[in-house]
Amino acid sequence: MSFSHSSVLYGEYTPNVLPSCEFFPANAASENSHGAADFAAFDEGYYEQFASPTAAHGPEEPLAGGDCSPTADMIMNCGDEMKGMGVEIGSRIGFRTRSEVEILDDGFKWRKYGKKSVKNSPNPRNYYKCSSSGCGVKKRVERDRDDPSYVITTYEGVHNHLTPGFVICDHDSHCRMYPTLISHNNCSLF
DNA sequence: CGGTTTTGACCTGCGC
DNA sequence: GCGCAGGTCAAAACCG
Repeated sequence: MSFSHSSVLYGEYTPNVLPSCEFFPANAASENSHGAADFAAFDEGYYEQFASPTAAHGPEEPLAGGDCSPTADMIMNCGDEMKGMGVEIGSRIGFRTRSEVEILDDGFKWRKYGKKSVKNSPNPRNYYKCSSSGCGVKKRVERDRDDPSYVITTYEGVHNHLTPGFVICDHDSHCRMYPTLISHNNCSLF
């Protein structure tokens, strides 16, 4: 399996009681039971990979200080591992997150630059750019048209600066993000 | 005062 | 060429 440069990696992330995120790459035949296909149409024809909400998560209570999103950090800090999974750096990545709030704290600082109503959706789509100078990473945030309790966040680009979180991946490509300030190359395997 | 948000206008790509 | 939809810009307002 492989991803084209513009492919979209989809996952589903549900806030854990602990300040960490988990991502579970599934196989190509992974059944999408979360309605993710609705927003996977961004890049129809490309392979889609879904994470699972899985029972490994604890109670689904949002964190008091905001949730976290593993996506950008995964790409930035786990580049080699993601490549090993067939994901090219620079891919567009979408996450479907169960949350009451639309602004999830993924560790980066974002500046909103646009808002658009989307056809066939009652919910507007918000556009954000990374506030860090020289970093062109963008993200789009919108509520799932089918289930407004979910927020769909799509990241585009790779941060070129430090991230407050990092990811550790095991041999089964099971990645976990830790909210610790760490540099670009500090992704470890075990 | 500087950074962020809001929001209407503008640009671009695509289908007809 | 035209209309539509999605994405971006930029000025004004807002806020700490």
